[in-house]
Amino acid sequence: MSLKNLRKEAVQLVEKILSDRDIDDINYTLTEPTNSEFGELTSNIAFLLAQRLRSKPYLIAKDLVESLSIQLKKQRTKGSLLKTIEAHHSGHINFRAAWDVFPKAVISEIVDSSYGKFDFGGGRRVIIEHTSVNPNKALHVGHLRNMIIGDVLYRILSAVNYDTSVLYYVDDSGLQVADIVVGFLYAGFPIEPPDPKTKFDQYCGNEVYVKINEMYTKNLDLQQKRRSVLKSIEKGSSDLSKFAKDISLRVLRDQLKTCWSLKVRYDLLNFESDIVASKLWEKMFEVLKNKGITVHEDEGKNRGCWVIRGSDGDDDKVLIRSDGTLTYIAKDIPYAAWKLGLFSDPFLYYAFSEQWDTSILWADTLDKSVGSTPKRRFGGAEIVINLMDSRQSRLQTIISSTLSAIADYHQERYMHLSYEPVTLSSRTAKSLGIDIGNTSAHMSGRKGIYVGADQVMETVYKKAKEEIQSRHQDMSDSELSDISESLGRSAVRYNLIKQDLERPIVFDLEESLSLDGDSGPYLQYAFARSQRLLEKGELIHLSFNHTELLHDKEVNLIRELSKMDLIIEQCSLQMNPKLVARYAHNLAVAFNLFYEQVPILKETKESLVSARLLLVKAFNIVMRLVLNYLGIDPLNRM
RNA sequence: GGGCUCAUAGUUCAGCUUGGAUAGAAUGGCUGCCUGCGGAGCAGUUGGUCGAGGGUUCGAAUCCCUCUGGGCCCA
Repeated sequence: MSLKNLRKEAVQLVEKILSDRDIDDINYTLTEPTNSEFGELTSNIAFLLAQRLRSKPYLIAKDLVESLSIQLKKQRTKGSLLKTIEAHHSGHINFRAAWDVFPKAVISEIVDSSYGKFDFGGGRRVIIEHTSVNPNKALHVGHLRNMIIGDVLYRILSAVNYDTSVLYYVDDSGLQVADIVVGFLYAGFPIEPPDPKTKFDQYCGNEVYVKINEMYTKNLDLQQKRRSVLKSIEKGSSDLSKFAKDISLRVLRDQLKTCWSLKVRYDLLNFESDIVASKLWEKMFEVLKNKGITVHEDEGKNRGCWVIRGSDGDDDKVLIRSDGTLTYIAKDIPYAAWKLGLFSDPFLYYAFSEQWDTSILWADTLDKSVGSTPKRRFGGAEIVINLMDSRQSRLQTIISSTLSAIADYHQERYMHLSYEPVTLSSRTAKSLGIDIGNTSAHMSGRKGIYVGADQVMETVYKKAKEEIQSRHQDMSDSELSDISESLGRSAVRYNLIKQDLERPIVFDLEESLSLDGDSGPYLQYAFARSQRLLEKGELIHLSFNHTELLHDKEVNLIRELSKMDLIIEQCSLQMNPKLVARYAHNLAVAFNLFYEQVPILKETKESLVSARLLLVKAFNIVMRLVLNYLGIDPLNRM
């Protein structure tokens, strides 16, 4: 908060000086300088005015700084955080904090029990949909990226006062489920995995799904079966569709185990079969027809189809094929409308399961004997975030623009938060028996080209366990496995969240699971160090002065701590969870530098020990909050 | 063919939205630091025509255009 307050003071001064000079139309910045030797904040005002006034930036800066400094002197009170304003010969105008009061302002605010409560959301309802894996296979690394981005976003938005619901969409009526049903019913795969220890989702995905797809190429009869199975699943209410539903639920429960092992949670499962059966599409179709958004094609290649006309150069998009079947988009549009609350909610809900955090995971249903109308509302959010990879962009744009054409709402309410998929490094691909040269390989569940999520977790747990064992011989087995799980989870989560959404992640089974350097465990290590200090040192509130915290590394740490809420604000405004991960890393670096170079418990001057311990305490509080946003456990020992 | 997107150190990536001070990390290589509050750390060193060319500007990794090369979507 304190950097924000400092900035507020600086903005006030600048606004005053600019209005004195009748300048009200420049879009200046007031940001962190590239190097802390230039102070806490810097502005580009002089550069912007240089063009207008046809003068050198430095001269303008000098002139402005003179006025700013006079004004600062006039306004400055005892609690002011701003100390001096300087004109740098480069033309930058630099603002320095009052380091006699700034540390106290930063630290006491953090140590206060009410710290960490932000309100950037104003209680608005937001839906986040992520994960959404077909219920016929186990999750792979690609799904993990989607899931972790979604979960971190959920944690941040909830923390800044959005009323957040997390959705998992279950495509239980598609071709992929049909494939494994064909496998079980017509290709002789036993329903129970041959090895009873094999997870059912892995069995379905690794064995049945991959092999049945190989069999199709040789066996036309099976292909025939595939079409008929798909039809009866889509139609519903047959023994076969019931069988398919049972299978997909069983896979889903195993998939959720993987999600929960990464401490990801959901509020609601939405089943595609229910959306189809709810007749939402029929309602939507009427609206689209009446508004003239969809038209029946009488000629051309789409003859006999209902289509949405493409805009400028785009091709028409088919909604209903000439044989009467619905395309994907025709199923997605009514679902999107449900999320936005454009129709009244046709669904009932029931408690599907309890989750690791003791919250209830709900599921939709149309069956009155199972579901009821709960107190909380699920559809109809003010903001809908669909976390899907970039291959869905086109589809999502069409959905969004179609909906904005039928309903009076701002298109920004329905967001596609897009990210690039995860690919496999050539080395990792090779270890799976796929040689692709020096490029990276796209994953494919159908072709069996992927690294399973459970396998990734298993690999990293083992690695962490070996590390811990080499350090602590005395550790109990249960503690050992708890901590290695925690470290493994942290390594995977951090690795998948720290990168920009617009860049593909090239996953390497060895390198991606590093426990050193810019990694999750590095953050936990810094936290654990602070934790041990606080356990050993007694925080006696002797008379001490925050102004004693003048060491370079102390100043650096305090500065880093003061940025917290600006980062969270930016992160929630931009829906950019990476920023929190970057901040966590910077914070841990600042603490480790302080820890290595400044004596804390070994300091002989008692007042200084207390002052430093309080700084450690402040770090501990902020780091705990940040780790929690990232879904990383704050460990006392590792 | 049309659209979207990416290109920065040997490798993996920040920085680009809002142009500004010596382009930052991590990892790899080499070298130091545990009788010290936890060495999963810290310090040092090595390593960059910011894909190429042009434009705008006092100033471009950042904005605009063209090209090259990857990836994705649509047909």
